[in-house]
Amino acid sequence: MANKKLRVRYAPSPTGHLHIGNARTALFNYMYARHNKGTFIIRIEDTDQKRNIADGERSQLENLKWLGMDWDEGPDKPGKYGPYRQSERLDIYKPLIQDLLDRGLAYESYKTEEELAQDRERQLENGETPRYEYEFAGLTDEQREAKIAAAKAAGLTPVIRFKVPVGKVYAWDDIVKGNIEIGAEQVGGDWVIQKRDGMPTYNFAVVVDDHMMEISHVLRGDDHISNTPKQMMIYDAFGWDVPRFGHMTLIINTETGKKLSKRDESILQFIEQYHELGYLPEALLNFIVLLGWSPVGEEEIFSLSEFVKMFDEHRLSKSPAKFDAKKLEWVNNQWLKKVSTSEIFPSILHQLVNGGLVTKNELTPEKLTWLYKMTELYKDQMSYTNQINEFSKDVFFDMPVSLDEDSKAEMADKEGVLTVLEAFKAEVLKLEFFVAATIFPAIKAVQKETGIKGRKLFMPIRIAASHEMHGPALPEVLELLGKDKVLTNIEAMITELK
RNA sequence: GUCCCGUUGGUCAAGUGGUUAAGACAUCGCCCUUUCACGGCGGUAUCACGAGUUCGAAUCUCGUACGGGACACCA
Repeated sequence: MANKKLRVRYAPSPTGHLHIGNARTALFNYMYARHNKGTFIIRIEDTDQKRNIADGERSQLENLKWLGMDWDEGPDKPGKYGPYRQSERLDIYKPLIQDLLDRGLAYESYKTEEELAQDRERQLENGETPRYEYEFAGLTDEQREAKIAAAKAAGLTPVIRFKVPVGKVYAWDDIVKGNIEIGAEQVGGDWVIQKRDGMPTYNFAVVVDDHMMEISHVLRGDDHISNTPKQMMIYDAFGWDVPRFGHMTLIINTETGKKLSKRDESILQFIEQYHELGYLPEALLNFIVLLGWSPVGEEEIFSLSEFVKMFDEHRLSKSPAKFDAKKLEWVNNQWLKKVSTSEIFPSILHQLVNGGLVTKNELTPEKLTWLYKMTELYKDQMSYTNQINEFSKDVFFDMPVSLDEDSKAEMADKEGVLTVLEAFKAEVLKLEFFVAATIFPAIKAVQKETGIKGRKLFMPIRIAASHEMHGPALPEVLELLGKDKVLTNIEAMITELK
């Protein structure tokens, strides 16, 4: 049932490039919105000035677009709920925080980070749960005022903490996990809503923004479950309606068993890295969606628009999934086979140039045609376009001078090999056009002439011409190698064997 | 340590009280084939454990174990 008012957002912080986990969150929100003809919003959560990196926002948005997503409102697409960067919304947060202060629901806190760290250390030593201990506990009003005055005199700027209600239980019906209940005492004490630098904290700003932007559903990683009660406190404090929450499982690193973290390097973490290796956006997204969500039938290869059509938030998995790079390769291979050569050709060229197999200067129309044909030979077996380099290098670009042991063994029958090569050479010399369609009959003519067939026929020609035992279909390989090179190599081999 | 969530083959997973427990990746075998791949066919392999509820439990309840997440002036 379509909900016309469904508004969801993806709210990245510009602290780096687009991570697989974040891309997944974005994707699910996108599908949720589009499936329900709702609105998809991008909001930049940049309240941590220390962690923001230059270009982070641009990179995030570019990668989202590359994956095929678009949005209705965002920093680059102002709507009536803007601005869409938290750093530009300070005027909105300030009065609300003041209001909380005025109503006694929040207070200024002077406890320093050093003191907090000490508290924490002591609590952990005693086997207690780390938490903020109320700094004015047991103090009379006068004593409290004196303590505050002393802190101010010492030049301390306070943070503002929200007073956690005592004894309340926060419960919600989670879209993916069902009923969840967390007690107020579980959040670790009065928590900071405004940092010393005047910036609101995430747990405060996210509530204000989600409310002001009329976000109806919040789909996010389940690492946010324990933030949810804090956020509900703020909704309560202002008397705002709480959106529907859905907490999706995290992606786990197969190596470490932990959630994918930007820091661990055992696996490629960023969308850009896959882009660079020559994964198709369709494939990457296809794979990511299948991690934690499943379609109804048995089919697994789908486009974004097909996913949008089928999306059903009830099919979101409750348990974490490991990232299986092998399956990703398979999915990408499926897509490489599915799309046309011309669609992947730019990527192939990019890889060949980067891999040093061709230079931009040599890309004449003739060379491009040749490379295009070569691409077609390898298209169906590549997992990602970067593999064009390893697949094609030895045969077409950097032919080994001498044969490896297996090839030599294959050529052990000198007499037979010579018979084939000399017959083939004669056939080739007769050819007016040296293309696969004429080469294959030439090989067949050799077979007829010499009575040698099968492996004994094809291998000598392949090895003599390409110095390799393996490769795509022989006639095509020979065509691309070109008549001159094929003849030169065959003659050289004949000489060598004699 | 405390709280929250989870647990179907090596991996992703379908499944909502009665199924021979789908399918996919990986793996192994066979076929196709001049080779490598691609493709086709087939095999191995799964309900964490223990109690209950029930005529019947992968499915419901409780406990245990294990895994993950959170516990910041990060988001």
